[in-house]
Amino acid sequence: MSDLEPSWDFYRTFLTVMQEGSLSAAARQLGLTQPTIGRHIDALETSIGFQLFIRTPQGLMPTEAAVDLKPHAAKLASNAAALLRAATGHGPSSSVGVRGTVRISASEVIGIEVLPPILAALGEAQPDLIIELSLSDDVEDLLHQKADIAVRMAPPTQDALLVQRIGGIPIGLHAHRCYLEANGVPQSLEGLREHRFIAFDRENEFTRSLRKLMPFLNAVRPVLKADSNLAQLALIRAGCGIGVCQVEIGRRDPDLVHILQKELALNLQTFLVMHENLKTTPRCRITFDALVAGMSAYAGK
Amino acid sequence: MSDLEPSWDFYRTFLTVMQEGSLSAAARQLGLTQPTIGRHIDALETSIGFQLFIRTPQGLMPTEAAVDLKPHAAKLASNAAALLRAATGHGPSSSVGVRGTVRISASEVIGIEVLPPILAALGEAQPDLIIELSLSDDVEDLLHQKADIAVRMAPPTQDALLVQRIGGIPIGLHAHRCYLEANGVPQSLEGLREHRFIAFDRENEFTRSLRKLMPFLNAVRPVLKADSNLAQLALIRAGCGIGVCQVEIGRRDPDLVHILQKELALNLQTFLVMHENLKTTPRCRITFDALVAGMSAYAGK
DNA sequence: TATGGGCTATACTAAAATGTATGAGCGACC
DNA sequence: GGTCGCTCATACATTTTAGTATAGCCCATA
Repeated sequence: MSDLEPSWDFYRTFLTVMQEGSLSAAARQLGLTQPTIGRHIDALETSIGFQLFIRTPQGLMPTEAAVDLKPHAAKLASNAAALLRAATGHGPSSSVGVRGTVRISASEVIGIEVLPPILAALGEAQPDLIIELSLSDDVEDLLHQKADIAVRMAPPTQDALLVQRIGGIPIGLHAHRCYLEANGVPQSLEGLREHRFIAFDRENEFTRSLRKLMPFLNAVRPVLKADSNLAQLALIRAGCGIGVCQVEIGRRDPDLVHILQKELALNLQTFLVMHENLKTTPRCRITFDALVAGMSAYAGK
Repeated sequence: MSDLEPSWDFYRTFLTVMQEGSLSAAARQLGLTQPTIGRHIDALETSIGFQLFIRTPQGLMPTEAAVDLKPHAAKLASNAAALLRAATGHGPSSSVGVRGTVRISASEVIGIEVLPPILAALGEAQPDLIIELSLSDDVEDLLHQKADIAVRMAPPTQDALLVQRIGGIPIGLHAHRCYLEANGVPQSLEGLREHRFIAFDRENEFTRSLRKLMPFLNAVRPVLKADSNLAQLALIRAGCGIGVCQVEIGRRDPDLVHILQKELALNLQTFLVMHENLKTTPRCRITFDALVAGMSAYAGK
């Protein structure tokens, strides 16, 4: 093993190869060429003294060691991205407000149905502010600095985080007007059994708590399953059946009908979370405050 | 600003320049040359679009932006080191036991007076295990993965950490035999005022809790101050006066006398801490267990 | 069986990064 | 005042690295 520390760029190459699965794909991703990527991996393997990939004509197969090292490399990538994001806040400003990039993590539904108007107003007030939206349900975004601010539906467990409780976002059963005209409006929860129900594909924390609150759901035979809340919403809008979505989203769409309002009324607890380190960073603070205000107004309706 | 991501090596160069204070010093540190370092900084500045350093003939003066970016770069360096440490565990093994590098953070006194015999026995049993000792009182070592295992004198507040309480290490007042022969043995805490007392240079959490427990210490006029516990110990051993050290260390040295045993008996609470992620890593687990056993035996005496 | 598209590995060439040598400025010290 | 130490900046030669082109392998598909 060489005693020289390998180039940090090799770690980036290694991570990309792990993500893409082949030297050629990694080369495309990084804007380099396949021989270069191959040389980087060769150099890294020589440097650390053991093999990272088994070469096959179909691509590369990572060794056990490579799998172990991947999370470290991923953390490096997060750090590098965070550094670059922080750097965008220091350039020469073209106006009076804050500048720089803030990365927000949120669920798909929140990011697509709720945040856009809030972010539009924020962008109006802060023209030099760049917002990155990362839509996924990953919980560990903030820990690894994959995002600066996160919208969460569960209280965060980690400390050293600045947490602002937004309040409950009401959710309920919805269906398209046309669907109800064709299939009738259920008058009770038991009546749902006669309908096409849109449910979750995979179980997660949310669905489990939902089942605990509404045991009758176990009896409902779901005829449509979708993993993404966004897809569920699209299915509801397309008149495929009855499903669960945020009440406020239903109100905005004149074709959606909120059914069994009294029988099923739930609140989705919502939190805004930010690294404590960032609370003194103007662009993050301003974005955080704008999100608190916007989300609170949304939840209060 | 260029839209290409800068080389990660530039971040390493940037950090080294921040730490060393000049291009030339950073070049020596990294085994490169001063023009290369200068070009790296130039390229990084071009890439992010603003200046990081103001060049002066005495060296470089970091801009505010550079100060902001430094912690990000430091985190990058910690994680790169952690990756490299993890990599050492995968090479071809020359024997049956575990292999790889484990980095231990501890205070100077613990690291020099207590750990060596424990680590010697561990090294005997695990010849391929490489131990790195990082001796300082920094608290945030584990958070940034600057170490794998830490010996702490205060209960850690962060979660996601595996904590093992060791018990109290007794500490007490000590002096060299010769000093006591020349200056007499104090018969009470008040009598300490007549003696040369070795105290802490700067206040920290430990000294504050010490003062709270023993208010009379405020009245004692310290004639010798040292920031490092290790230096204090050396002063005690050299017969400079009376100071505080671990009872077990005093017992091992036939020339040290433990005075006012009944009047002053304190226990230093001790904890072993490790990242939860590492508990399944054999080399870390084995080292952790060896430290728990060794430290418990030490504290139990 | 033939063919197209995916992959890696290898020569060879072009570009980019590094090292060397040197100049110039500032401060400490004799 | 001169000299030595340190610093950064610049011009030039060299080495290193990346890109290009090509060959060989495997698999899917017509």
